[in-house]
Formats: sequence, structure tokens, C-alpha cells
Amino acid sequence: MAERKLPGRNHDHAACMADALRRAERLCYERGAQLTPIRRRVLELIWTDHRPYGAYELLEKLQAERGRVAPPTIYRALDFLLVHGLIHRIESLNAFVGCPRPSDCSAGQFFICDGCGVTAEIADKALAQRIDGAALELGFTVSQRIVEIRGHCRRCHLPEQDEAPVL
Amino acid sequence: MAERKLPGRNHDHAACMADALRRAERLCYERGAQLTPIRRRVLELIWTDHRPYGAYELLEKLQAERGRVAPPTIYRALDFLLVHGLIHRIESLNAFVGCPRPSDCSAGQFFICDGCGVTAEIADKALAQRIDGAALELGFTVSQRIVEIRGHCRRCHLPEQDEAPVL
DNA sequence: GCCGGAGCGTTACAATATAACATCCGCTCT
DNA sequence: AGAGCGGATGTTATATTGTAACGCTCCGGC
Ligand SMILES: [Zn+2]
Ligand SMILES: [Zn+2]
Ligand SMILES: [Zn+2]
Ligand SMILES: [Zn+2]
Repeated sequence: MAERKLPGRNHDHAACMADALRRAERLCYERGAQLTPIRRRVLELIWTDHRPYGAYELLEKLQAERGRVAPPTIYRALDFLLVHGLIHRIESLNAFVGCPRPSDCSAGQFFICDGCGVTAEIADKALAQRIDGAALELGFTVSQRIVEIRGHCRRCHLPEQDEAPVL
Repeated sequence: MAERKLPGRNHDHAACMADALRRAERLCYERGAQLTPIRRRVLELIWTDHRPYGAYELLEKLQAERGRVAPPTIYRALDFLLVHGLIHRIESLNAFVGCPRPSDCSAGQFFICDGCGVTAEIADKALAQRIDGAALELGFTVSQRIVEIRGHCRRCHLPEQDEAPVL
């Protein structure tokens, strides 16, 4: 079932982000991976809130702090964070979101609000299994399950006006 | 359950494609939509086989037949075909694949072979419902379900060498 | 005839992503 | 110490994907 929720009114995001950074440091330490200043800072920027950030959005923020930074710098940091499961790529947005559970995130599913951008990751094992079952029937070997559910969170659930998404 | 299969050894693709074109013509006729020569040709190109085609790949083919064609031409045709459900966009590939069931494809799920590119669309209602159930728990209103399963079809199911995907 | 909308041509550009090569720095081996 | 190596980053240029904006044509209704 749903194992995580959309961050609500009383969400302590400062703590949420601090936790995420601590988990990242720990995980990198355990793996002997280097969470360098740039990589760490990109991860922090992504954890600014719970919405996906585009590479060039992150690039601008990094440039604001450090002067000229070229695209490869960002993409390399993102690659590192992706490889270690610290972030996920949202394919339908070309954007990246922090993973709240880097150690066990092989079966994540994303709910993305097209109003405010807030994105929740859940890990519904039964859903993943149902997908694997369908794959089996097809004789298909699964290597990656991309599940991105677009819609509106409770706060943004209005009579569907056209919107300029905050994304 | 799985309602469609990966096209097998005895798949008569000429007939498969002819059917798809007939369905498209019929559906456009019923809706008073114009399946113009360009739109029809783009649809045919997409149905060349069962793998997703990128916009610029289609553009090149169209240019080969008609001389200079600019990107907006392709994207406009793709928009039309998408709006009418005749094709789907594969977000994780920035590419487009024909819909085998244009009249009833709100809940499609895609299995995409990273070896040969072959893509199968199934319509597992229970899977869609499970997603909607999780959404309900989150207080989330679903508008689009993106389910793209990457992996290997039976024919391409080898001991996982690195590959230059045909995609 | 005139208008209005759909379709398409054309130009320019925006947004996203990568290739290729250079530099730096810390480490190990000798 | 000096050579050599690998990982991280800097730098430049370019590839790939997608849109904005404007104008022309055709066709059907009035
Ligand atoms: Zn938070
Ligand atoms: Zn929202
Ligand atoms: Zn076929
Ligand atoms: Zn295959």
C-alpha cells in the first residue's frame, strides 16, 4: 500500500531535508562513494521541496552561487545521485526528485501534482508484482518499472482550470 | 490481464498495419476529424513496426519523400494523432508508438524491449484500479497514468550485455 | 464576395542532454 | 621524490528534442 504521503500542512521540511542529507551521507560512506561538495549541494537543491527540478533549473541555482557552471557539471552530479538511488528521474517531466528511501527504492511509483508540483513516491509491492505478472505472461524480462501518475493533490484539486504548472 | 502480446514469429504485420490504418480512418470519420495525407503518412510511418519512433526520425523519413519539412509539421501531426488516441507517447524514450486500440486506450501500459525496441501495450484494468486505489489513499485525483516497463522481450533475453538499443 | 477556421509552410529559437578533451588532485608503486 | 593512475571537475562545442510566432491557402457558410 501507500507507504508515504503527500507532505501535509504540518510537514517539518527542515527536518525532512536534514534526514535526507544524513541518509545520503551514510549511504555514500557505506559504499565508499564520494558525496563531494557539488554532489551534496545538488542534492540539497533538489530537496528544497518535494517537487521535481529540471537540470537547467538546478544549473541556474548553482551558477548563482558559484559563477560559471556548465551543463556537464550538473548532469554528472545527477548521474551520480541517480546511480546511488538518492534521486529519481521523472521521465514525463525531464526532472529529478529526491528519493525518501534510497536503500530500498527499486519499486517506486510517483504521484505528481500538475498544480503545485508536489510529488509523492510510494512503494506498492503488490502493484509491482502485478506488473511483473503481466510481464511474465508476455515473456518479458523487467529491468525497470516507470510508474508516473499525473493529476492533482488534495490542495490543488479544483474544478480543473487550465494552469501554468509551477513545475 | 494482458490483452495484447508481443508480436511473434508468425505476426502478419502487413495486415496489422492495414487494420490500424482502417481503424484510424474510421475513427476520424466518426469524429469528423481530418486524417490528412501528412497525418496519415506519419501514422503509417509509426506503424512501420512495433517500436517507438522519435519525432526527428519521422521527420527524416518524411523529408526523404517530400523535400524540406520542418519540425512543426511533424509535431502538429503527432499532436493530432495523440489527441485522437491513435498513437501514444513513450515518455522514457521521447518517442511515439501506434495504439492498437484507439477507441479504448485510457489505461494503457507499455512493455518496451531495450534490445529490439518492440513495444507492447496492454490494458490491465486491475492494475489501473490498484493505482487509483493508492491515489485515493493519498487524496490524489488522477488525470493520467504513465506506466512504462523497460526490459527485454523473449527474443532479446540474453545475459544482459551492454547494448546499443535499436531505438 | 467576404469571413473564419483548419491545415500547413517557414523562420527562428528554447529546452534538454552529451561528446570530447583538458586539468587537477590525491593515491600508490617504485 | 618522481612516475603513473583513476576519479572528479572544468571547458568548449554540439546534438537532440520541442515551440513560438507569423503568414498563406483553401474551403465552406453567409
Ligand atoms: Zn519534506
Ligand atoms: Zn498540488
Ligand atoms: Zn504488427
Ligand atoms: Zn526485443
